Amino acid sequence: MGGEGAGESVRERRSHVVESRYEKLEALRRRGVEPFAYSYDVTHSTSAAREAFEVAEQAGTLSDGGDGPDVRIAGRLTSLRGHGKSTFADLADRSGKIQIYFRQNELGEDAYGLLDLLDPSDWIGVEGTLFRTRMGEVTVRVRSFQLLAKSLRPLPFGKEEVDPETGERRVYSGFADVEQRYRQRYADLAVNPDVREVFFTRTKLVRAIRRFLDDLGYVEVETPILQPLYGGASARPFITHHNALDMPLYLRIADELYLKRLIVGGLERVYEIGKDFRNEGIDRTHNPEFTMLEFYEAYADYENMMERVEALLLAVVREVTGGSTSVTYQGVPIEFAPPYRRMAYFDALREYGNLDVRRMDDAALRDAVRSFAVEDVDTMSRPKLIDELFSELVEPHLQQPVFITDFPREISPLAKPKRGDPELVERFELIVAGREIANAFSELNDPIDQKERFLAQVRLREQGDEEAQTYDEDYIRALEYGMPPTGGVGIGIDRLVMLLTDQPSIRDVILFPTMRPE
RNA sequence: GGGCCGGUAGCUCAGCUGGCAGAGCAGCGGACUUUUAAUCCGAAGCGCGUGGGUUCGAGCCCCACCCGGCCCA
Repeated sequence: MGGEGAGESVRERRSHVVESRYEKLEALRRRGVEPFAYSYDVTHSTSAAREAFEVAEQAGTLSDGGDGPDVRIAGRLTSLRGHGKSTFADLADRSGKIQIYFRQNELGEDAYGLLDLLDPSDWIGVEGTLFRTRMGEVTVRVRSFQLLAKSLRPLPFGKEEVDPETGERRVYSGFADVEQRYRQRYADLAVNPDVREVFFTRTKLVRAIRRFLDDLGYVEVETPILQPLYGGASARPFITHHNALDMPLYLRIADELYLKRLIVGGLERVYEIGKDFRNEGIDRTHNPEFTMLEFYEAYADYENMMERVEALLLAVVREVTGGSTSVTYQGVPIEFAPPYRRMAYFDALREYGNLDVRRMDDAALRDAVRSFAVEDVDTMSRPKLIDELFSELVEPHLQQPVFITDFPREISPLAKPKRGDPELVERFELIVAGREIANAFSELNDPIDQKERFLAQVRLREQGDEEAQTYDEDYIRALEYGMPPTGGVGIGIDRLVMLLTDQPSIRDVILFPTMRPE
């Protein structure tokens, strides 16, 4: 489905490296070899094959000649080392790689001659017998092989050497250009096993979350991504248009309001893992589309949800690390064994910022914010100023998991007032490694209060706050039917994956991060 | 949005105060039936991100722009 005429210009620009592969493709066809096969029966992965040999070796069931079992394996050629009438190659699949060995007198002249038309990056299937070479490497002696897909463009495989003295791994060349790695993730994944590992870990993490919540009787649901009103967070949306209805629709910035409608509907425990979209800048911790977990539980308050979050993270960290309760993030050891420290928002500002913000007037706050030169200081509301101070002065100090609790009411329009201090709300954020990982409330279930909070947001919007929330009449109607006391949590999955895979950029945990077109 | 850094062969990168554009790996031809960055011999391959400008001469200097990274907002 390429653009018209693209083929010709691409043809013009073919490098000699690519050109020679097209020539080999034609040569294969001339010899009656179909370069793009339909299927191949595989009996072993490369790692299972190696294991099968080692098992036979230890059981003493190798043949007199030292041969192990027969296998059929498939994968990508990563290296070809021809020696005239014999050839060694490496075949890589998802599980790793294994050496394969072709001999002319085993394959026959015709079949052996086809090796001249193979290249690194080609997909092949091989059938043969496992043995161990003089150099001690478990290898498949190939009896027959089939080309599964000709690669017309070489992958930039790195060369890797283990220093025999220090045991240090050195990588030669390879695929390092980060821009191209993000744009051509297929090549990145094909070439860099570490990258594959990150995404396998990501899947493992999400699976652990589902298992944890499922076991607690949570129901996984799907709520609208296209929404007539957007809400549940403070952010600017992506706007699109529905032609048949001739109306604007927004890509959701959060799942929150729909999930709480389901609590009104009596589902009691619900969660959703899905993409949210926020129309804001891109940096190390922000991608315009990102994955969010939200879960809501009837009859729970934010204290209960803190325990849930502690237990959830413990389970996830154990799963991902294979049993440990800690990880190292960018050189900093992080311990996830609960309980986590709890600190009130204003106490944290006092402790780390040495500021008693509740006693400061707006001008003093403004000056404090200005001292680290934030734009638009003059138009910021008081709560926004305080939140700037929090981000700047407090968050960077919080490396170990800590629950920051009891936020100002104004910046939390969906949270219940704190018992005993109505200026605050029952809300917490979990901060780890200086970053917000989770955000949670005792959910506001008083429709009258909620209506007032929405109206306050509308006033902020009228004053130019583009991130203020919108008035959602249907949501108020839902609350009027009655929502039980409910605890709710949102967890940014990408950031959690970053933490648990020690990746410095959110782009390293998103398969296809948002990029400008080339 | 601002600052800094980067974009040179398929990949990873050199390229001095402006003077014929390079290396390693990959690829191509040849030798080689236990190699593993295979080795040996040989011959190729670069519109230097794009567009202007300065200059006898620009990969290098100047301007604008495109794409990316890091830091700041």
